[in-house]
Amino acid sequence: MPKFVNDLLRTYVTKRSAVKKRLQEFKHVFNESDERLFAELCFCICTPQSKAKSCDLAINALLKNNYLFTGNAKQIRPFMNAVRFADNKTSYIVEARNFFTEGEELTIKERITSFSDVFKLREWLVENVKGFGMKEASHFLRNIGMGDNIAILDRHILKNLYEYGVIDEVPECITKKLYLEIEEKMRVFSKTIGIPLDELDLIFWSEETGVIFK
DNA sequence: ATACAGAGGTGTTCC
DNA sequence: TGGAACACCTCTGTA
Repeated sequence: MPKFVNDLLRTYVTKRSAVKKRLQEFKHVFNESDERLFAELCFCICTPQSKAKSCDLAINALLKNNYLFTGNAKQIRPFMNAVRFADNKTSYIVEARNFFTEGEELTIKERITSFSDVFKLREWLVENVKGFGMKEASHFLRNIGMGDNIAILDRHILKNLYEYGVIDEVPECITKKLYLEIEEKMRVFSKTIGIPLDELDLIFWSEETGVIFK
């Protein structure tokens, strides 16, 4: 069923302040510790085809017992039961920890800030973090407050873009090239209707899931 | 109770 | 070499 921009703008009026508040919280994450950033990275490794809430619970449990930073795959795995593809994602978490550890220290912020723009940074994340494609790399960047000018093209967002006529169809599979094309279309759409890209994502997502989460 | 759709996709392989 | 096809794999909510 097609949707109308007027309804979207009406929704925006009611949700705008909550959305802006949530985005501000994401901005603050970047000023926190490397451990906090790593926890967010692991959350994003977990989310594909899984429930965001289940992933959040799993990561919080792993933070509480410190296994996220010190546990091996065998120790981490039991906390991932509610996460889909748990064996794979457990491996990805351990690999990511190794990748971002220099000596005994996690160094994420330092390596992230060395990039001139967010698009190059995203490319680098896609190439170096197993479990990160374009969507999850974007998700991570948004969740640490760097998502101003990028789109998180998951099934909900694509469905909405289709329903608002921004794209002609919801693609079966999405290549990097197609991702960038659709992202640009969403960017133009957001500018046209006057809802910032990052706010539009949260509006769409909350429309589909009923909540503003992460 | 049993069935079934849906969960913020990505890695690997093969051509 | 860019891109299809397939593998990964299980919990949860709803009818």
